[in-house]
Amino acid sequence: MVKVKHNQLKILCSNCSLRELCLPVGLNPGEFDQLNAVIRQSRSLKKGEYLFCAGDEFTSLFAIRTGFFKTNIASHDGRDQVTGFFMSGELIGMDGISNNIHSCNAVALEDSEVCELPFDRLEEIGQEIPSLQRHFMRLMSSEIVRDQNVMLLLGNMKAEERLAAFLMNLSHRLHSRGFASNEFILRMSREEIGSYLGLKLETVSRTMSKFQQSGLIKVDHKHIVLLKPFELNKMISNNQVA
Amino acid sequence: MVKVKHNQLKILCSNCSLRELCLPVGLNPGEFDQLNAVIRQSRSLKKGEYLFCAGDEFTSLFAIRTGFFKTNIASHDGRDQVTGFFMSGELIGMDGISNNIHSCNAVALEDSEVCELPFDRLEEIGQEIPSLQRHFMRLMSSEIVRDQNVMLLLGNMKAEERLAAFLMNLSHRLHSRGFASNEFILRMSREEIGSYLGLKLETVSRTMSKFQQSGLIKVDHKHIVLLKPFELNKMISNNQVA
DNA sequence: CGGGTCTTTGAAGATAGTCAATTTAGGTGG
DNA sequence: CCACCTAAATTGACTATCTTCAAAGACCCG
Repeated sequence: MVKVKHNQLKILCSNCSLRELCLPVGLNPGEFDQLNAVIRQSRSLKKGEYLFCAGDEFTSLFAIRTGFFKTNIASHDGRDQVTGFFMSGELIGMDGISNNIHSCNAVALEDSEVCELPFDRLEEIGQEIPSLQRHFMRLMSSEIVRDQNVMLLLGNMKAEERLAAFLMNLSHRLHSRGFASNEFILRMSREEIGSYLGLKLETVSRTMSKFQQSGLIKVDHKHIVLLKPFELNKMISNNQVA
Repeated sequence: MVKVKHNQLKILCSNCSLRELCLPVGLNPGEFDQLNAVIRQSRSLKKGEYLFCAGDEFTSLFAIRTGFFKTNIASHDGRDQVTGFFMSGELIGMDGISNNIHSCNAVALEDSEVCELPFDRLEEIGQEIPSLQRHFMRLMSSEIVRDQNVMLLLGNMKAEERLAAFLMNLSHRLHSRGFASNEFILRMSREEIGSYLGLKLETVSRTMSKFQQSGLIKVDHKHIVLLKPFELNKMISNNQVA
């Protein structure tokens, strides 16, 4: 492995366990090297630290190696809309491409590590590696599709359906990373869940209690067990959330 | 101009009045030619016609030359979320890139004309014209930012704020196309507005009546006059919608 | 000109929000 | 390691907003 200062190992996409979820999907060995050359020293963030803020100049995308992030838009009067939760293997910062300024904040919800991908370098190797370019566009498009599904959730669903969709979405994403999908720790507060789902924190709390009373889930603060994931799915399959 | 069958004039980006809003922003004459070569015969749609449907194979993006579209996601039980309204100069279909299948329907809300941009060809010339590639990514990113602002609207705003934001958004987009920005015809029904804003059609109707009674707007069915756009803006500036 | 769709408006009802009190957890420093 | 303190979560009671149900009126297209 390539050594760098402070005895840290240089991050290599080719070794990364997330390579099949992240940007380098489908690259050959030579292309891995090119992508590796672009990645800056990975950066560590403590819980609560900002990766970037709304208004910051956009220079890089960030691939999450470990940890958990939220993005949010803050409004003048202090209200705040969480626009997404991001976990390992996901790319964050694509909002900034449109006008070279970030339109949202990105905050670490636990101690995290990210790979920094300077966007101008990424554009350059995108010109050289069409499959990378294509995959990157796919990722942006997925973000659009994801956002549109959130619009469906916010526009059409009741509180219970929203929470069920939220839990099942987390479950699926954890599953595709090889984690237990029916038992996990929430990294965000009730208020952050509520903000994402267009609900107040009290409603989130009440709905969780209701699910627990119905035997659908087990709630121990941030520790969630999905007891009847199939039932939860039925609550939302009427509304087709991908 | 280049003639094609049926005596129709071949659409040329270089002549198009929308070139500064659409994909070719910032191209030089030679690059215009390359882009022109990629554009298929423009396609006309009658009001109500589908440009593409959810589940269709994705092959092309579409640039709107004239007319007005909505995109929507249909749910199993017949409910339907409008995810966007699109007017001339805007690009539609980017949802399909992620997995080569469209995730939403696109419907013409009035007789319309679109330029078809086969995506594989677009990728090819993107490799040759970095500024085009970059601009295309900017457009995708703008779509992400737009969707996140809709999330803010759906998650945080009251009915009056949502409608005010909707009207001002239309106003701004019409203005940047050189149309009157304080007087326009709505191309969509109250139900479609409601679906987009996460409200029922009755609520949209009531809120419009309320705005009219307050002297903010004049409503004559689909004909809207913004009498106090500044006041409308104040209703939403507290919530910072871009 | 007429059928059907879209829109408006009213009244009643449901869902989620607000306000408030209590409990519990987690972090900090002694 | 414990105690304290602050922040987060739960729960209840009440309220506001939006939805639902219903009926009447207006427009549009053939």
